[in-house]
Amino acid sequence: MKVERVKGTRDFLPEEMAKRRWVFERIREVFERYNFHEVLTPTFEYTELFKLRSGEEVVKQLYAFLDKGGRDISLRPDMTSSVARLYVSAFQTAPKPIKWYYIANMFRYEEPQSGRYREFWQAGVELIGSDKVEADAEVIALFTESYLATGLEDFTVNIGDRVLLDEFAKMLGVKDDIGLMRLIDKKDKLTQEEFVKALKDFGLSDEGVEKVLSLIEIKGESNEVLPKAEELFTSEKAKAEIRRLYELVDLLDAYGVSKWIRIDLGIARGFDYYTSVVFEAIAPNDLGIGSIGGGGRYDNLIEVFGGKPTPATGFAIGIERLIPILEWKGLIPEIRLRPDVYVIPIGKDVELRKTAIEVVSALRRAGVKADVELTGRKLRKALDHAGRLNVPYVVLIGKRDLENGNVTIRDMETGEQRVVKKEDVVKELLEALGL
RNA sequence: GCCGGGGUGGUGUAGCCUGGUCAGCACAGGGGACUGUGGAUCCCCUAGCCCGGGUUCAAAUCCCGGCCCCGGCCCCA
Repeated sequence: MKVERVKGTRDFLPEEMAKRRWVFERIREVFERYNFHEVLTPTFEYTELFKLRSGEEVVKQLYAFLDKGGRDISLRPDMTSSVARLYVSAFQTAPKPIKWYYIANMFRYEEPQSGRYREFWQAGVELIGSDKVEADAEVIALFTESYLATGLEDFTVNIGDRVLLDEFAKMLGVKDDIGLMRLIDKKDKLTQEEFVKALKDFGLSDEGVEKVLSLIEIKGESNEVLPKAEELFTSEKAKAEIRRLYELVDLLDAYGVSKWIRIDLGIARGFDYYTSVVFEAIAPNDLGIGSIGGGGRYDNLIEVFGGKPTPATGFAIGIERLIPILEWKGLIPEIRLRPDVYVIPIGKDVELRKTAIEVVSALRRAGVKADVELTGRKLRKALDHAGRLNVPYVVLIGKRDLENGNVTIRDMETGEQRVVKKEDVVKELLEALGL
């Protein structure tokens, strides 16, 4: 019986890997420029860690199992919990802020569908130890610049706020604030009528429905919509939070990223551990892909894990969401996998083969991507193979040349051949390749 | 967890409705024609009905269950 891949997982072939690596490297460079440093935690943790954060129900979304020692283990569903654990266990007294990033695979036990796998990759950062709006701005600016670094320009970073959503629920006298947020989060999937009906079914009065409709109207350029928020909200707590948002967009302007920033108070981003600012990136596309990443402030999580109360903020970029969009827009450069030179020994003679290896090794040491014939093909087939690979130059090593200390360089495009001294082959090829 | 559509050599597919011919074709891979000169041509070879059960004289084909893929729902920390 054939052994298949595990459900929801993928094999990445060389072409795909080259593209993925290109994207990772663009993002990594920006992270580094912002002086975030890379960390990597174990692929699996005690299931308890994730339960602490999100409650018992998350277990059914986790790739959870008992190991041979009877430990209750889960593959990480994201990096935030692990990073918080790491911080609590060893970095509570480290100089603040701590700026960490990661590029790693995550696992969730869910039904695979478009853009959703059981193993997927995220590139993200966590900034621990500052509750200031400056920290939010730094993180959101980096979030924005990460997408820009991949060449993506047609996207927005939409900012919402959990404090305002909480205050809003209080204002309406709603007890099930999570239920309300869940509903508000779904607004874009429903028509206006369906949405209103859902709100009424939820138990809102006509006035309440009106207020929700005003809330989701608070969406767009910050200078246009923040004044509307000031009108809608009355509590002191809400007012203070709105002032914070004003400061935030002001700082983001200083970062030079305001062009991509929008306010959208209807964003909830799940309902687990975010405490204040939340944000997500959306890039218009025909692929049915929604959010391509998101994050927010989580000031309570570290104490949940047994640390001193410590503010933190961060984001994660979903690579499986981003890459299809970049490809769809043609932003990922074609990466050629072919070698620049292919060395073919003519015949089975061991000395010839050794000379071929010496030549290819010299080329490789000189920085040329070079390959050597390994299958024992005859010359005709070997040239055929080189032609299919689109290799620009072939070095032929045969008895006839070698008797005079020569090898032959063949230009595969023109078919021209030159006999050169064996010692000169590297120099000649470097020149021909323009290296 | 639920719903819909699928699963035939490495890849793409024909055949399935209406059961019965060696499961056909193309590309890819290996070898040869052609032992030092490429992409051509010809020949040969490798390699397949997702798994299990049922119906039947006979199953790729019909039925049931499972697994997996594609998409949607739930959920999305």
